[in-house]
Amino acid sequence: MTARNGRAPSVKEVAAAAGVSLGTVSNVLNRPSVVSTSTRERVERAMAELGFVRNESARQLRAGTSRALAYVMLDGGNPFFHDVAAGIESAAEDADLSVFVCNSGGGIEREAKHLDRLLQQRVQGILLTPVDPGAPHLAEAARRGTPIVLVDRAGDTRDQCSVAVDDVLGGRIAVEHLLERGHQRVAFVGGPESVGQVRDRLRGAREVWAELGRPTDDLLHLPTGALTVAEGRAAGERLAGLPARRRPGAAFCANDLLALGLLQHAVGAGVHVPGELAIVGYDDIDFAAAAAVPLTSVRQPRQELGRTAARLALDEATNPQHRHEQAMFAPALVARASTGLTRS
Amino acid sequence: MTARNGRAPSVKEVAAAAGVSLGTVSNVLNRPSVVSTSTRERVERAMAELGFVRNESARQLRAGTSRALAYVMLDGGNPFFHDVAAGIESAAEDADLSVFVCNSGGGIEREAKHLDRLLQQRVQGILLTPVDPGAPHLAEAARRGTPIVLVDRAGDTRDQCSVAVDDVLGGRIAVEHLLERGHQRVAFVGGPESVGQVRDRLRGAREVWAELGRPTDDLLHLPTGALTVAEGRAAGERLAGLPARRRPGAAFCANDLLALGLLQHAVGAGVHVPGELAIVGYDDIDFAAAAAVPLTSVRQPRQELGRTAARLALDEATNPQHRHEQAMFAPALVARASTGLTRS
DNA sequence: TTGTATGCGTTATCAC
DNA sequence: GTGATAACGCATACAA
Repeated sequence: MTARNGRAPSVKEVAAAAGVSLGTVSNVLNRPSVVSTSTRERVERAMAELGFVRNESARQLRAGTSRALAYVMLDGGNPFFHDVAAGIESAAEDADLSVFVCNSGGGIEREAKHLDRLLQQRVQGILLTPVDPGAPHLAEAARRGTPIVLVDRAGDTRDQCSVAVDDVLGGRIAVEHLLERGHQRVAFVGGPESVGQVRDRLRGAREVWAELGRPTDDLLHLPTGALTVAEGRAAGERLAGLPARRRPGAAFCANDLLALGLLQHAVGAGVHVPGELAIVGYDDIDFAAAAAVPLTSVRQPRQELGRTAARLALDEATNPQHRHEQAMFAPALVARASTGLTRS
Repeated sequence: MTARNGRAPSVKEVAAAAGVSLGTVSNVLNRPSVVSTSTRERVERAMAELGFVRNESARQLRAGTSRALAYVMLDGGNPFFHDVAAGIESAAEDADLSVFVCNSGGGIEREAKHLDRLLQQRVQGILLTPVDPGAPHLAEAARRGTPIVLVDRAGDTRDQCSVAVDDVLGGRIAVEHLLERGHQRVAFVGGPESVGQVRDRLRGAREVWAELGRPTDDLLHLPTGALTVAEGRAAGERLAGLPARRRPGAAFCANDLLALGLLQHAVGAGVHVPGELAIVGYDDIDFAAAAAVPLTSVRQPRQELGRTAARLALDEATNPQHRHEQAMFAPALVARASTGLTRS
């Protein structure tokens, strides 16, 4: 029976159809208990017949704030960020909020554009994994009053919330694991160093190496141009090209995508994993466990990261006594076949 | 200098600060050419100083429609859908629209909830890969006036837009490829059959099989409970358990996740791929090409699917002469090592 | 219990 | 070139 006159029916039309006033319809919507059963039923019937749908923009304009959160992820091609997003969504669902998921793809201008749009939407909070935590448009956006929470990156300053995982520690445990398994020469595969996560993981690796008095040259850095499978494959190529004497028997990759690429190259080239090359990835995305040779990886609490970020943003948005908080999680090593957990 | 009095400044406050009327500020925003340079600069300075940000809800209320599109995907854990989403986003970006990305996770009630929310948001159009194309809430939502486009599933009826890929054809070319490579016995791995995509791919496989007069029993159906890596692994287990005489030398999986799981099991069990077991996947997600044994897969034009869906929704939303359209793409086989493209 | 009036921030129409 | 004003749909304070 929906009257498709071109525009959706409003409370006013529902009121007319039900023979009540606009205010009563609004009451049915927002405080049903205050309306008598008979009129309420009449109104509800009218809403059903007209196909009434609340107009969220009007509610929002009236309320002054939206009922949405936003997440700007760094790389839509990396499942890690989708898992973080899932965590955010679960927290948002509990609070009955929508989530805008955006993807900067590592582009600073796309990030800025998304931020701008989200500010205009008056989202309750913006969670983002920044391209560059120091970029001016972040500080600028923060001054606009919308809570901004850094995800997977600790803020440089104490004047904003952030949730991160200790990447230096992650680098340490990855290398410690390889050392425990008796490896003498290790390659760190990852780049560019402009990415904070890469820098920190490398730093952790070097710290352990130095602390144990290993020769500096035995921790080789194989830089990559990006954190992708293709770059991992290319790194494998370069690794294979090294003279056997200098070639590391183990690789620690800055993320699982690189590790998967490296693994693919190894298998294709007939290099036995972990026998001739042990591999440790980072993030523990589902595809790491699903690889032909299941990947040892440094697990980050992906969903928890998202959930916590959402909670912090929400607190900042609604709690006047909010104190900025820098949450830091600890990564954990998940040992699998790629470093010799099982024979294969 | 941003005055953080708690609420964001409005055009009215900008007008006051610049010493002009509200209408002039609006003109600066929407038709700068009609404003004199000097006043425009004065207004712009005021906006910058106050940190003015347009309120999208107010614009939207005024305009009657939002500047957003939505995509409700079926399985957030499957990269295929994220690639579709990326296609949608690229089309949306061209039209200067935002995209809400939601995930039903295969749950009919979550899908319904998302639809409801999106209707309230007055999005320009809803693209979705339905849990069940025949579910009543879809028809219900369609009657609300918001364009709904089915993605990766052809509509049962002609009264709505849809974009899909010919899954029956996809099933055919997968099996034809295996037959060309000399396989006599093939397993179809996939389920549940309540999923239309699975049904159609299986049907295509059976069609070719019958047309070529192959013994029905030689096309074995290994049903799975879901389209996941874990289920693929489990199917591998069952496959390995078959007596050698009946065991197929090739498997066609209903999607790449299953294929990846199957591959993992094979490699772990020392089954040579493709020597002892050839594998064909479906979707050609990036991880298929990145597998240890690169997977042969049936490619769907994922991004194109998304882009087309977005275009159709937008046309339906804005063009009064809109005609519903059922776009159907053709899948293509991408042959790789898992069916013996290269020695390994 | 129900009805009336006001304002949220923006845009567009009309005088000036 | 600029300013006043109405309207979008809803929620609420207040009047009846």
